Amino acid sequence: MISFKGFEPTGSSPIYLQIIKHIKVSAVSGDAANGDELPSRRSLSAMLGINPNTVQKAYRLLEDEGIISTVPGAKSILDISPEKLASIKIELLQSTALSAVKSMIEMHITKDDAFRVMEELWDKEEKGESK
Amino acid sequence: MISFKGFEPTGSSPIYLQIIKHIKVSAVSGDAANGDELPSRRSLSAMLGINPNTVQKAYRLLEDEGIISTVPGAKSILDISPEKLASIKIELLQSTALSAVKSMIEMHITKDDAFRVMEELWDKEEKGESK
DNA sequence: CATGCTGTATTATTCAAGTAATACGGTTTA
DNA sequence: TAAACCGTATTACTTGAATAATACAGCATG
Repeated sequence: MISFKGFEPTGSSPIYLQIIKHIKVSAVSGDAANGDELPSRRSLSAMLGINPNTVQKAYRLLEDEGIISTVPGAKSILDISPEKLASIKIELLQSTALSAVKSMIEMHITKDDAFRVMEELWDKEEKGESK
Repeated sequence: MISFKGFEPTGSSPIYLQIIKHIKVSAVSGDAANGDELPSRRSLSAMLGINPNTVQKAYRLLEDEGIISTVPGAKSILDISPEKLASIKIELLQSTALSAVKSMIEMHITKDDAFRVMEELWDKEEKGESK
């Protein structure tokens, strides 16, 4: 079962997008494996205190993307091809790393300076990661 | 005069935010210097084909932040303290670099892999920069 | 002085996105 | 069989943000 422990909708980002990202990150990071079950729409919505349709929206989009699979009468499961998994990894990277690079170049920052900053941020963040 | 040549509101991001960012980037990158004049609200709005109040909103927020200065009866000018300029630089970096780092750590990517990707993106982006 | 510019404030409108309410039909299981 | 779950579809509501319309007052310059 894909875990939503510690997951809680926060910030201004739409709940359904946070759910989608959580599942994508779980897959990419290896926290979830192919074939793992997802919570039912209703149970997850009850868990989060939101409307079932919000979860449904997330699951539907994930299914459209070919990331999860829903067999009628059974549970939804994680179901990604290796190629798709790789492309999601790239997509997640691009959505952040690429925009960071673009904006730093726009600011006329030298590559050396940029990477110095990035490395500092990395070390600081990694230290704060004690899940 | 701070240049808006080549500037055109694009994408889904609000126009007034794009104006704000353009001015901030101009300041940080060195394209604009302290004391440089900004286009009047009305002229810039005419230039962009938008409502003057949209420009006013951007200018007002910039003034609230202590980035520009408006003397009554004269033009608005760029007016930032060195400290403020440094803090904007950091702010712009954090808004992109930090979130990139966070998301890569979340994906369980190794630091080496991450920086390999970033470097690749950097070189590709820099090459495409022929302003 | 008068025309035309400036910045400012208040209010309205528009629009889209997110979320929720509700209902339908099917499957499992006790 | 009946209760409890499941996924799905349609529709409605709400809210907030972005932008625009309009009006007011001051300064500059011809």
